[in-house]
Amino acid sequence: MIKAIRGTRDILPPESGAFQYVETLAREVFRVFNFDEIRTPIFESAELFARSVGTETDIVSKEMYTFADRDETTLALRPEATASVVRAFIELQMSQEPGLKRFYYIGPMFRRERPQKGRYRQFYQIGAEVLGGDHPAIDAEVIEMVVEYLNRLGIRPFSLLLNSIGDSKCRPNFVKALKAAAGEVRDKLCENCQRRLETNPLRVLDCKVESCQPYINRFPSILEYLCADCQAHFSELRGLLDARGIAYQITPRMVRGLDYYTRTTFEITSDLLGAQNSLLGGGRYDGLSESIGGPPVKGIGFAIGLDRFVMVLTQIRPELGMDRPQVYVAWLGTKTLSKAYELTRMLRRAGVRCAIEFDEMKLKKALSNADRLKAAFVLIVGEDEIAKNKFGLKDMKGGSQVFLEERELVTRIQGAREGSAVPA
RNA sequence: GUGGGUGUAGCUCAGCUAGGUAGAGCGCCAGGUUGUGGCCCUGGUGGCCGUGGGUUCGAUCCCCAUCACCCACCCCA
Repeated sequence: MIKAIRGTRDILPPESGAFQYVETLAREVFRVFNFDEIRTPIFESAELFARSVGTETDIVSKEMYTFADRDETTLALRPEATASVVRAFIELQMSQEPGLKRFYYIGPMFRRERPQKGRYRQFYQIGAEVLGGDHPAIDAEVIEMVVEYLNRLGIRPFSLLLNSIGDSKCRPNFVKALKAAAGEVRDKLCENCQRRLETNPLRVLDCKVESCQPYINRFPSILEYLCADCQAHFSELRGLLDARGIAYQITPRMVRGLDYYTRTTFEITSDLLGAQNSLLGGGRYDGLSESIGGPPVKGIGFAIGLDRFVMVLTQIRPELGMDRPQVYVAWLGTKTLSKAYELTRMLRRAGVRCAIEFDEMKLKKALSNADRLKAAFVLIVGEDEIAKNKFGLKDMKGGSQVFLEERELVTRIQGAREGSAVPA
């Protein structure tokens, strides 16, 4: 039997409904912040990711789906989308257009990791990017937008973690100081940290091993090493967030896994997830454009893990994504089918979700089906009804039934929907 | 990539600890007469026991391998 490949899955109702809800709300919230959608290719030149995300990162060095095209160029399924958005900005000369560019995207990403709770090889992200400026107010606006989005969804509690990791001027000094401090207690650190010290020193700060904590706590903080410009940028950002009442935790030990980040980085976590507790992450990337051969273009963005979002959301709001038929059309005898279908078309044109089946069955069976489909109403179309032009409309919740003319059906059914509290 | 756990009907699981080719609940189908669901009753449907080897007269059960899923490490969204 052919099965879905490891780390991929089929998303079915009600989960697919929850995905739709989350996506629709993102479009709404992002729109009022003046963001437009961008759709970039699912695959790109592998080099794009190597040069932006970084060749030494896990994402590029061991998780990317890379393959040779027929002409031998090396392609890769995108492991993230920021690099593509920046590539498009450069390629299409968007810097010639006035003002900042604000984009959002929704779609699948691919990383070949070992699957786990909240972690898939094909997973979905909603992300947003602002290109063309580095004013701290941009950072504040992006963070405000994502917090607004979480609040609208009803996701809570969550923690907003905030940090600044400096830029190419000041970070090297910090890394040097960190390596020196860690080097002194090298043999006291866990095996992982000892390795990370060589490969990616900043990650040592992120270690969760208990025995490492006392040492890590005494390591220098990135915030003490920020240059004047980075410091000013960070404090202005914090002032703006404070002024807008957005709560955050400064976490100097938070590092991000992609090489392109500079200055502002942030992350939002939730306790409702397992070990993969990060709901979204983002930051500024002022040098990314140059690293892929473009002109200087400053930018900031974030990416939301949709799968995890939906996981949290369905815990908080279990009914999310349920969308059942409003009307189940039951017809009695083959002579009534054409009239029944005519009524179905009328209802559908009025926007009513309408179920009808084409095998003849007894009314008892039809009602039973309607019940299992959780239809709100059953419209009964028999020969008597057709003769009198009065159709039975049974309310499945209470069981009461009224007889209505064709023209009365739509308003009656839609009127009932107003009163119901079924979310999208 | 590393570790632990799990793979038996559509679903949730039992049986497997003294090896003899399988059970429950739910579901599904049909009835309990004529055009009214949810409850109840009756009957029925349903599984090469993840896959491939091995041991054995014989394996769902023991051994090996492999695959998949879950959780964790790692990493990240």
